[in-house]
Amino acid sequence: MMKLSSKSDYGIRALVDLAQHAGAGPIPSAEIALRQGIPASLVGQVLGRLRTSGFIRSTRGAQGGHQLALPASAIHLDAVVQALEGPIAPGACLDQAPIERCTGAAAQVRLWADVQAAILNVLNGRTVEDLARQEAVAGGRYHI
Amino acid sequence: MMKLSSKSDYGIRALVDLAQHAGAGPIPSAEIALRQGIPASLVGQVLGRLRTSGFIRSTRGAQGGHQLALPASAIHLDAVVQALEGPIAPGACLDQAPIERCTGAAAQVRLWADVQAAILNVLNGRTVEDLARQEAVAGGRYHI
DNA sequence: GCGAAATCGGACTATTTCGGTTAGGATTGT
DNA sequence: ACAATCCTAACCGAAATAGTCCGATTTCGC
Repeated sequence: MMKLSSKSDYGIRALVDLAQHAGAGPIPSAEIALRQGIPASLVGQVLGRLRTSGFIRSTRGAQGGHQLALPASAIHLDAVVQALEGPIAPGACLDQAPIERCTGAAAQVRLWADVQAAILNVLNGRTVEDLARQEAVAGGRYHI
Repeated sequence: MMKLSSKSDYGIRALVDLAQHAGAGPIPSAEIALRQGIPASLVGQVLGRLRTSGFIRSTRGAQGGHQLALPASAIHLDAVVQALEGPIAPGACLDQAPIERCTGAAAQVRLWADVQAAILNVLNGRTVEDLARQEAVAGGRYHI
């Protein structure tokens, strides 16, 4: 069905939430989960990956929480998605060997590579800050 | 991991094979499987979907096989992929309700919609004929 | 200081999806 | 009649996904 997992969606929402509350000290994961509609039991996992990927810093203990480790304008979504999803590889192969030694026919390999590039291009064109600003204007939820 | 299933890859290979052997009468599925490196036990399934989607015509019995139901230049890959994969829906939701009533935040929904559009755009820009010609020139397998 | 509460952090489990197989039937040409 | 070929559906194992649980760590109040 060609969808990327909900982790990407949740992860981006979490980053946007942190961007919107930047400067307010550490934000506990429960708060993020509540505001962003992320299952409370999953948010820890997602934040964990964001941490090990260097997008956020987490502080433990009471009054602990998470905050952005970089300016929101420096976090491009392609990096986030790749950190959460692993390599983006439509078709096949493009994740193992770089591109040589691909078992598929030549034209196909190039096709999937182009699809991959198109996806990354869209994602690279947006930062967490962009999304946070759009959310602020739109007022939150989508409607007709 | 953001990859589309192998069905798309196999399906496109099969169509390319049929394009390369157009006019030679019905091609048995075993032949397609052998030439294109598709598991012999899967090729029937894939060809079945291609048939019900109207891309190929199949004739039964001895000397039977498959052939394109349309000129190769009229088969755009976005149609093929959507027929084999179902709706292309990165993120979430974009497959159920059209776009309203999406539970996600507004900016996110728009983001995934853009990704989807980018993918379909690349796929729409290529036909089976394009791939078949590229294969003929490249000589088959990819190499450095 | 010390205990209790809050919070992160990583391992663990269940459920679905996917790639692939197998088997049996239906249809047609020789 | 026989052999080649398609066609459908049920089935299986492996991998990813969603979701849960418990242990580690820090701060706060006394």
